[in-house]
Amino acid sequence: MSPERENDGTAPAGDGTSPVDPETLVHPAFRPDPSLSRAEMETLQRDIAATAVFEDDHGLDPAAVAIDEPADLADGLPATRPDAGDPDAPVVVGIDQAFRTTGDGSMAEDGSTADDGGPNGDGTFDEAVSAAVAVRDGAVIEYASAATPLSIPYVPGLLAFREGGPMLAALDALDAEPDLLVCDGSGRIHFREAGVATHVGVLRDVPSVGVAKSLLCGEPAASVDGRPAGWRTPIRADESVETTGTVTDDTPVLGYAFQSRQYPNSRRVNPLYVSPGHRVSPETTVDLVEALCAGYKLPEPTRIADAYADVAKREER
DNA sequence: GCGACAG
DNA sequence: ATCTTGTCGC
Repeated sequence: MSPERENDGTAPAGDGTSPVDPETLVHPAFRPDPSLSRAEMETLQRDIAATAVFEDDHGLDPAAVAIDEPADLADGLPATRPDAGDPDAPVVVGIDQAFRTTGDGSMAEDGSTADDGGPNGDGTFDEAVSAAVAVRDGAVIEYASAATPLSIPYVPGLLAFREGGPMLAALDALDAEPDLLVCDGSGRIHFREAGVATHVGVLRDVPSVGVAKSLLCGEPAASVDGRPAGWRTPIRADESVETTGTVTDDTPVLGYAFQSRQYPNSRRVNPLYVSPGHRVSPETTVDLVEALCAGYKLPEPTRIADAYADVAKREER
């Protein structure tokens, strides 16, 4: 049983608008429109941060979403097992993106290939292939993906405007109802406390957490070097976080550096930087991510979505 | 002016 | 993120 493609990826666009179904958004006005000006994007993020809930407002118990056995990604993606495990367990959806350049490469000439979204000038264009994997009680119950043309370049702090649309498109293609969204990237650990995990979580009013492999901003309370698995330390806002006036003792905890995996006597593994997206507290965010990890650096939903995105980007048409 | 900066 | 095999280190 191979992953099903719920979406043919044919993109409408042409006006810089993401092919997202407004019906699925609780806050349509917060849609990550790539055509907005930078100032408008930042204003939108401040509004989203003001709407976001960085406290526990869900019925999730880390133990209920815990995954013990890591998926075997050696020979292909894990098969969907809709009838495996507890049918009443929470549905955790991992989302990740892969990128590719598509197009017939005709009308060549200048050969300029900028990674700035829109036509590359040589007949090709870049697009994001977003993959969503729904996991329940450790078993994959559904895969869904969507291909979306990229219209703007990656700008630190504005990631949601480049990849938020693709992510939402993949969620639209998913039949399962997420009880928790695990996004690639930051949530509250963001200059305006509205990273992509927060953006997507607020848009659909679903509990969400952000899992990043590197730190966008903020300061770890302790050095993160060479820590044992399970170790964690708070990430507090620094001066780059505009919602913070002066950095003091009561500076808010934006998230945590979490050592999900570590080798006994080998090369060092960098920690994960996790933060609340929406409706989850910083502390519970770490507990949930820890429960979702099954021996590898990345939590299983993210790890599987990562593998699926890689497969989908070369199959999707 | 330089540094720093999720994917 | 992406181009990519073996290889260095513990």
